[in-house]
This record gives sequence, structure tokens and C-alpha cells, in this order.
Amino acid sequence: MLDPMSRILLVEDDAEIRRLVADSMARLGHDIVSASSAMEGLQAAVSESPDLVVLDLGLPDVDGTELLRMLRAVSSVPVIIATARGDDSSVVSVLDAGADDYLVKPYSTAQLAARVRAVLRRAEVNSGGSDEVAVGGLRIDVAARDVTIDGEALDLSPKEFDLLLALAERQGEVVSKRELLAQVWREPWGGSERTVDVHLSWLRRKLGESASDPRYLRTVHGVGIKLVDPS
Amino acid sequence: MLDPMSRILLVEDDAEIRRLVADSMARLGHDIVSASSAMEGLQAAVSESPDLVVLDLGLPDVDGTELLRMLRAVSSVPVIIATARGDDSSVVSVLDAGADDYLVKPYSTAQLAARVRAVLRRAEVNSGGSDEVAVGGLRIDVAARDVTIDGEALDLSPKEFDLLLALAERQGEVVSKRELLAQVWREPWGGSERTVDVHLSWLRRKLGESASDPRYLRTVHGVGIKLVDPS
DNA sequence: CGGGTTCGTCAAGGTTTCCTCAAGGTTGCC
DNA sequence: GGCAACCTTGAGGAAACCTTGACGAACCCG
Repeated sequence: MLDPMSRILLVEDDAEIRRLVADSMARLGHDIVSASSAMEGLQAAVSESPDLVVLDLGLPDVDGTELLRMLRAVSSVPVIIATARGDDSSVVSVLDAGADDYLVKPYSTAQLAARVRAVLRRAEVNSGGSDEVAVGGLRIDVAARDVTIDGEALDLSPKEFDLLLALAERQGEVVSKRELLAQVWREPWGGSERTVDVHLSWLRRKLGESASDPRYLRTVHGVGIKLVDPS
Repeated sequence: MLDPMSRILLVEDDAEIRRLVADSMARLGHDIVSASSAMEGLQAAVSESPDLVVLDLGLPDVDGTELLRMLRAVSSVPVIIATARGDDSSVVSVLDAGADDYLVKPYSTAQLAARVRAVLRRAEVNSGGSDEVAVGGLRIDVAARDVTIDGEALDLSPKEFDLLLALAERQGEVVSKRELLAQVWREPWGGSERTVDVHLSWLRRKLGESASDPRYLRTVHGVGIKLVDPS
């Protein structure tokens, strides 16, 4: 369940912290937008439509709580407060102003990342969006475990589906068979790589392609497999 | 956006803290259910269907993280961790195991209350709903417990109705038998999955379909069942 | 070009999962 | 208590699925 790059807005006036946080978030595959003042942040929240906002309370121009109120007037985007102010009344009033989480400086980037994941996860559950992965004419509905190719339904076995999904979540990337054994088969030492081959073979047949004339499933000799958009 | 008394499950082995928290929560208009052990908590999470769970990690019988994992296997109820363990790796691993928030003891009841409000606010987006669910020619009147198919009334037993409703509330989604046992039978680990099969069989008969020629109830081998619009 | 390695496919056998039936057991009502 | 409706469980057979080994083809490298 890898996040397909969430867009995160970071509002923080300390350039050092901004760089540190932005780096670690970016390394986790997020798309980072930074702002160093409240006004700039509010503007970015509207124009960049982020999936989540990380907000420092101690901004130079406007108090962070006030910014949060303004933000809430125009958007219900999840907000995590990350600030030095740690007294109880601050926490309570800011949470009641509409923040989703509150983290006191100094915090570890690992913990911030985990809280970001938690808030995004919860927000995603409630947005009701049936998560779907698409590659070219392939569409994979994860919840329904339905796959269609160019609009036509495919009937896949459990392992075939899991395999295809694992590859689709990392589309364009070469994945080794050992990784697939670990992720799909759940036992890194148990299985033989031939098993992966066989399921790939079946998958190719159902996708209407063959190993000698691949479209979606390209094997990279000696390395692994990748799922690509054939168009 | 009403605040009509949320039901909160508190899992905490320290009787003093339990009383303190329960009191303050109750004073804020919440309906409190308490449990002092992990097993008791899991049982209550299923049988009481709370709107939110406050969970201590340092339980006597099972590690709280493990309880969280078991809970997440059968329910997506929001969970706030409130515990003495405050190291970074604990926070990260528990949040990634599915917790919504993490609070380190000692905490003020005011802050806990604010965090409860924040999490409930975020979770409450899709909690509303009409008392009728429809899928294709199927219409389910939740309040009256009436079901009609293409306008004709169906006579379902209690379990059959609950089962159909549980599937209809997540129509199109594959639901595992374990989840159904938790939601319909309210026994997370005790029941046999055969029981689900049998009720499904009866349900199919009353819906005028069979396992070999399914219309509404599609079984997804190795995963579970989904209710779909057959048209 | 030749050897060693990796890959693709097939068929067979074993395993898991599913569906239905029939036999009790439970619950609630008269 | 007795009856009827309902629920639960285990067994058995069928179906779907997975794994493995074998063998030839494809590939890479010197």
C-alpha cells in the first residue's frame, strides 16, 4: 500500500528545519511545497491544493492559530501542527480550531513521517475514494479486486491478482523475483522463483501477450520484471 | 455535524487512570465502555461497536501493538494510543500499525479530550447515511429490516439479513469471512467460517441464484465475498 | 561460437478453498 | 413442555488453485 506521492505543504519560517523536513519527506516519495510565512502558506494551500499541511505556529506575520482558522474557512485539508509551543492550552485550542494532529518540537523526522502517514490514511478512508491503480489500458480496483483491460473484465486468480498489483504499484520499476516472493508469497525463503515465472506466464496469457512479444510485462534478464505502459 | 454522544472504548489496566479518564470523558457527554485487558478490549471493540478506542500499550496479557493489529483485522474504528512508552520507534511502529494518534503519559485529560474530538471530527465525514441501501434490484430498509428484490418482498432470517446488510454497506468491495464473523456474528476469532458459507448458501437460494451461477453474491476465491450489481 | 545461466512453458500432483447436506443444538414462542 | 424457526458444526466431494520439476529456448559473456 505505497502512497502514490502525496502533495504536502510545509509552512515553517526556520529555513534549516524547512530544509530538513522537506528533504526527509521528499525521500519518502512525497511532493513537497514550502512556505515561510502565513500569507504565503495560505496562498499555497489554495493554489497548490495539497493533500496535507504541516504547520508551524510561530510564524512571523500571522499567528499560526489564526492561519489555521483562515485555512479551515476555505478547505478541509488535513493539518498537522508541528511547533515548539507545547503547553496544554495551545494544544487543545489548536486541535479544536480544526487541526488533525499536534507535534511538539523538537521532533524526529521519523515520527513526523509516521504521523503524516496516519493522517493521510484516515483522510483517504473517509474520502471514500475506491483506490485504483492504472497502467495504460489496465485498471485495477483494489477493493473490488477487479481488473479490466481496455474496459474488458479479466478473471484472475488470487496470486495472479496480487502479483499484478505488486507490479502495478511500482510500475516502470524493475522488481526482482525474490522481492515478489517476499511481497506476494509472504515467505522470502519458502518458494522457488520458478513459481513466479509460472504465474507470470499465466498473467501474460490473460493479458493477451506473450513473453516473446511483451506489452505490459517486460522481463529484464538477470534482474527481474517491470510493468510498463505499452502505448 | 452533531455531537450526539460518541461511544468510546477505553482499554487501560490501571484502575486509577481508567476511572479518571472515564469520568472526564463522561462529563463531556461521551458514552464510555472500559476494558482492563487486551482480550476484554478486543471483545468489547466488536460487541460494543465503539466510535473510537483509546488504548494503553502496557497491558498485562497481550502487547498493545499486537492488539491493535488484531483489531485492525476486523475493524477500522479510530484508535488513539495513550501510553507511557514514548520512544520514537514505538510511536512510529504503532502509528504504522494503524493507530490514528499517539499520546504519551502523563497527559492531561483536556488534551486527550481535544485529540478525541479531532480524530472523531476527521472520522465522522462519512458516518451519516440514509436508512436504506440499494444494489441493483435489491432494496434494504435498515430500520424496518425489510428486503425486496425487484419489488418483491424477501423473508430473511436475522443472520441472513445482517449478513446481506454488511455486504451491502460495502457493496462492490470484497469482504473476508473473518470480517463478516466480526461484524455480523460479533466474535472476532471464535466462529467457524463454515457458518458464513452456510448462510451465504441460504441467502443465495432466497435471492434466486446459485454459487455456480452468481448474480449478486460473488465469491472471490481465497479472499472473500462481494455484493455487486448484476446488471 | 560455446558454455553457463536465466527464462518460459507444460503437465502432474498436491493443497487449499468452497459449497452443500444432514445432524444436532439453541432460542423463543405458544 | 413442546414446537418451530433458526443457528452451528463437521463431513464429503468438487472445483479452483498453487507448486514443482523437467526441458528447451533465450540470453550473456568471454
